[in-house]
Amino acid sequence: MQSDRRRIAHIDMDAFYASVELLRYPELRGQPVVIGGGSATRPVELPDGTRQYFRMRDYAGRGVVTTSTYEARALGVFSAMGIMKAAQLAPDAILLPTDFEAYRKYSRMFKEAVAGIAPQIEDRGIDEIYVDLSAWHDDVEDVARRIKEAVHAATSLTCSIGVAPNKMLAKISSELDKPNGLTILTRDDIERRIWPLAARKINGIGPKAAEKLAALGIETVADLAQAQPELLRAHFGRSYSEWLGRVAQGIDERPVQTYSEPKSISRETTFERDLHARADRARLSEIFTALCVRLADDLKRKGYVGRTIGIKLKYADFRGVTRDVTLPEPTGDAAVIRQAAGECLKRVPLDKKLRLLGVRVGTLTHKDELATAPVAAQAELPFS
DNA sequence: TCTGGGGTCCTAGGACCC
DNA sequence: TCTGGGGTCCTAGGACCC
Repeated sequence: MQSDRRRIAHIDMDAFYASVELLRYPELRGQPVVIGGGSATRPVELPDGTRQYFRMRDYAGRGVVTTSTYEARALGVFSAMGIMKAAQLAPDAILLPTDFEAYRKYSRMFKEAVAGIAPQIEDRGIDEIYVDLSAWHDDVEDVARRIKEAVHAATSLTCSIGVAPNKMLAKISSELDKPNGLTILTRDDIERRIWPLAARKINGIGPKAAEKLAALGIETVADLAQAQPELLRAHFGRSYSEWLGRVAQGIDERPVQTYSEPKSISRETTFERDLHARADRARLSEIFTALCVRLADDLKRKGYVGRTIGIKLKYADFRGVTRDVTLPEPTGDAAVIRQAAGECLKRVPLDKKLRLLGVRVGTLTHKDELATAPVAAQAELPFS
């Protein structure tokens, strides 16, 4: 496939979690609604059949906004913002608990609806996918409209689609006309539609890189496209600077990957209040063990075992450290994970209060591919 | 009482091996 | 007797994404 002839769609569900909640609570449509609370923020069904909703101003805790409706965004409330901070901007907005089970269900429904039309799908998380439409002879706008209709028929939800010659441009395009948008972008549109955008809009340029670019006077994609390669090279290293140069020109050859094996599986939790390794030893130990048990459950359910056991912790000052250890044999056993993770924990300073603890298993293999232990192993031992 | 939880990829140094 | 040179594995940290 000649690379410029590719037709890649990026499909992004509109305000996904919030939109799923609005299906359940249709009377909230048109209001600022924020998703991200714990179970304490669940609406209360009153005897008269109405519901009493939790207001942002009544929230106390360490949660963050996972999604908000467009009405809430208009008040300045965005994903990843602390709920306490968001409550100052929108004290009367309604806060709902996150219900991942429901979102996963709708995620499956939307992906199946797309797969019914175009099966070359790359999963990019719960609410977005890439689809390779290169083989389609039909008009791509037509195909994209059919996909939108199929998604809506299956879920009652809207999505936004960008179609472009590669994934990076498709991803940006799907945002250009949100919500319920459809943008078809060709090479000839790059200068007019992509170059004026902030460099930060490119997937892979995050807050740190954007800040460094701004310090060099590079704000937009056009600035980046016209930057001297030597300047970028001097500030970002060879690999990343060359990538910056390519994406600014709209070049991205990554294929749509219809399958990938997981590399690691983890569980972590932020405590309701900061805990101290000594003063709160029993509580910490309890939480630590529970994380290992949940992780072992995840591994079992997904059919994996892993050799690298790691921990992650965050101190009250938000600095984080990780430690890991690689075992001779893979495991999926909670007690083995707990033991190895406990050894990792001993290698970390525990003089300050902690706010988060996590456990991870990496270097995964499929459980059923596990080689059986050699029967004669004992006979091979020297001096036995 | 700012700042979740689940991931991926990259870099870089040291160990170890041939 | 101015110190090769690859290759892989392990570990730690960090940027980034949804």
